[in-house]
Amino acid sequence: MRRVALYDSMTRSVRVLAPIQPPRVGLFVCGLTPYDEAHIGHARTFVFFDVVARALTRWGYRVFSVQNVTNLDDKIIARAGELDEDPLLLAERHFLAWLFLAGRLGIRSVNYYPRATDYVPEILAQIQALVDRGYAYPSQGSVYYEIAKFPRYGALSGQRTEALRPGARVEVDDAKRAPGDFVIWKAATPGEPSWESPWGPGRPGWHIEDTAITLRLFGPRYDLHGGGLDLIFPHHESEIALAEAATGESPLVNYWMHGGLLNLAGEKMSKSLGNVYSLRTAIDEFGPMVLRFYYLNAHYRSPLEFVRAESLPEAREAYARLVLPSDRIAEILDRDGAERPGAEGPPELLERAEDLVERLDTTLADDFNSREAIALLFGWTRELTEHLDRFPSYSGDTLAALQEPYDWASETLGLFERSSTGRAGAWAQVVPIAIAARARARARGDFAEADRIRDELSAVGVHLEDDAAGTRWDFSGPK
RNA sequence: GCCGAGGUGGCAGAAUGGUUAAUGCGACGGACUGCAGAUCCGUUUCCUGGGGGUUCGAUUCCCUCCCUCGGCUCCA
Repeated sequence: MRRVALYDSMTRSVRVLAPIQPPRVGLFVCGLTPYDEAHIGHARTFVFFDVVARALTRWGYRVFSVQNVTNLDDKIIARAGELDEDPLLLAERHFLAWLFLAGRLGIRSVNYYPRATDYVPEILAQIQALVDRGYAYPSQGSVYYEIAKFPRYGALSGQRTEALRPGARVEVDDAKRAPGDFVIWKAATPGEPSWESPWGPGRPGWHIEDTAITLRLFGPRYDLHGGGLDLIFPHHESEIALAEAATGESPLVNYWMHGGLLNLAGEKMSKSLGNVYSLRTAIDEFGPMVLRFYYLNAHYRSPLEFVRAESLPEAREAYARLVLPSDRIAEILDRDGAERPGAEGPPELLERAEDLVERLDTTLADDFNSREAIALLFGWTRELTEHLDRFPSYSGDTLAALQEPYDWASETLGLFERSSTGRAGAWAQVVPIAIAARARARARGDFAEADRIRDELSAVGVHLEDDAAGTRWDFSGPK
């Protein structure tokens, strides 16, 4: 297992990862509340934690990654009411839409997506434990957690409970003993989904679902808990209070990891302002790898300024440049196979490829500095650029060796994934014939015919480019 | 108001107690080309929010102020 340093929000310092049961690592990430379409901010967090899981796996850890789905809350119920739809079905619909987008983004490290409502028995058991131990009290059909009973409340966020502004966004509620107390079991309202409980029919509060799930799956203590920076208070603070009070064990998690948010330059991205940028739109327009590149091109803890008209086009240009040598290599290997004979590349170049992979691992293992790793990859792209015109003479072994840093990026960062509609498939039969016909037309000076062939291919999504070595092509879709 | 995260070149965004502060985008010039596109080469030596302090030396550490973003019971 490689030595991994990561920033822990609780101690506000970089610490070396020491799993409770090496090589196992339990990773829990707060997932979506799927009441609407996902936006580009959401995906930043989940792409990052996908990299965490991928990298740890590469380095010899055995990661169990869980991402909960809050499939019932006030917003979901409100939205379902507007649409006259069942709340749980609405949540499931949006969750599946997210899952599909996540798949396109190459997020595939999550082992389990538990739905909150599948854990009602665990939630009720935990509430009972909290009531028995005196940390929670029933009131008017609901059950509340009393933060005054948990002195460490505020340790993660630095919030002092007395400083909270009562009445700012919290309705003053006479059911609570103190304004900071939060609901863990919410009394049923007619027409909403509800479950029976010792305190009357109701549904789970937000914070308790996560601890009920992790207590079940990981036990009272586990390794990593992640989420967006905006979840620290009250959500994660409350998780600690709920779990540690219920089990008597501490700490609930050994490392708290929080991802920086994506800001819409100058404006706050929020649904109420109507300025969200749909994730689906972004992926459709720029492709999932460009999005992934964009997110990983900044350190995960930094805020990221999303400039509406510039960020994604810029990422597209940069990514296209980054992958160029890799694409050229893949093109040759796709055509000739890995056994292809040819010259061995310069030994010092092959050696640098190997060294670079080690440097990439070291860099990423230092608090997941994907930005620095990408800078190193750009260096490799620059270096290979000098050799581009010699690629066709290199052996399959040499080309595979030169490809290794990019393979590393594919494995850990999830970049460099090629679509299945690339050069393989039926086009591989047809296009070379058309290119040859066009070459003959150009040779005899019939440029009208040459352009016609190019245009026709372009119309069906096959794009040609002429360079010194001849004509290259790819399939990137119509228009 | 309180808590937290940040302020680096035209833009995005790394890093570091010490020679020219990454990387990318953009821009400009050139090469190549039937055209288009792509690519290649070169240039973009004056960039670390303001003010103090510590130090031989700070962008980096400390204090303070200003600004931005997030949270303060819906938020990735």
